[in-house]
Amino acid sequence: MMLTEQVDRIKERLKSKGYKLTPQRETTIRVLLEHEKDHLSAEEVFLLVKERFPEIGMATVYRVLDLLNELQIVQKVNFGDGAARFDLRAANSPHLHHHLICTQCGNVEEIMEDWLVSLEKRVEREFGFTVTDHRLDFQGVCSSCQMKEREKNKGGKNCQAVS
Amino acid sequence: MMLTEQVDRIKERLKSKGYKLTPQRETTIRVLLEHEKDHLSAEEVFLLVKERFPEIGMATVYRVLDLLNELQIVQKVNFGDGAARFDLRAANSPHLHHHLICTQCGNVEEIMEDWLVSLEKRVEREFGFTVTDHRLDFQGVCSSCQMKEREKNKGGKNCQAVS
DNA sequence: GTAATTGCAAAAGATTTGCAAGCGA
DNA sequence: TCGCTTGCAAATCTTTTGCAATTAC
Repeated sequence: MMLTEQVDRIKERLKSKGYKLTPQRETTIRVLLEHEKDHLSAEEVFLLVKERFPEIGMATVYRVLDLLNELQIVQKVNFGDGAARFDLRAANSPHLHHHLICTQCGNVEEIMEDWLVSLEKRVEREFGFTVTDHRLDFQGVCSSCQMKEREKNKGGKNCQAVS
Repeated sequence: MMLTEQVDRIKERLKSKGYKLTPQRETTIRVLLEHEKDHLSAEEVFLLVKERFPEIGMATVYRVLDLLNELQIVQKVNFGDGAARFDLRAANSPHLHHHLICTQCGNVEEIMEDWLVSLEKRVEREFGFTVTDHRLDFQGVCSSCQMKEREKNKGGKNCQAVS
């Protein structure tokens, strides 16, 4: 889908709920769409928006992000560093992506498929709990960090870990 | 398992890593064990510990919780309200419990089984990502809130939602 | 005895709020 | 025009840090 198309769709959503289309809101939405893969923090969004709209204030960015979160356009997530991050929800899927969080390099990879359909049914069946959303994150070591590790240990030393 | 037994086990773990057994640490551990189901925030832990050990300071509680988190005795989680919460890890299972978070009443129920074994294998296989831990939360409406909802709507009105 | 640990107070971040001015519909 | 929005600064809330005094081993 084209960027403009996505922007328009979100603008439509705002309008339909009676919210005004201000340049601050539009710029923030564009920044989020252009950094879809990045899990930006509020401050990062602020800095990026400020590049194009220098008068904007931090508080406005927080308010826009809050609004988009309420409208389910973004999802606020917390990976454990001090700050909340914002994940754009896919236009078609109502669910948050799954994440692979590398504890060595801090990189976050996304799994866009929904792997939880059958588990949601199980929750419904066993707990009588109606699922509206879910969150699945894996922590561990990504393939490129594993490669670096192997690289570092090469040389046939075949060493054992000692405490 | 008895409480004292669990406390001893954790004390052993501290000692083996060269940490000292202070009354502040012991009291904090006891409080966490006695509120295993509660997902306490740092402040809540602080207040509970303060009841038995009034001289303790907030900073100490944060430091103890950090330490227990590092030793994998508790797991720091963030459900999206402003503050981090602490979940005791089961003595046998290395993984964090799954959670059913009710968006109506805010209650958090735990699933103690590990439902993710096969998905972890898939992550390993498809992404070359070695999983060390995971997190699975479902948001939705719990059975008792659904019941309250039904109760409220009874009387055969059979109404439709209007915006 | 000595290094780890603590309590306090201050600092640091992240986020929210009050309010007068500005702007979109 | 009118009420929603904004920018700023101050306030709030959570968490961290520096440091001298204390304590477990």
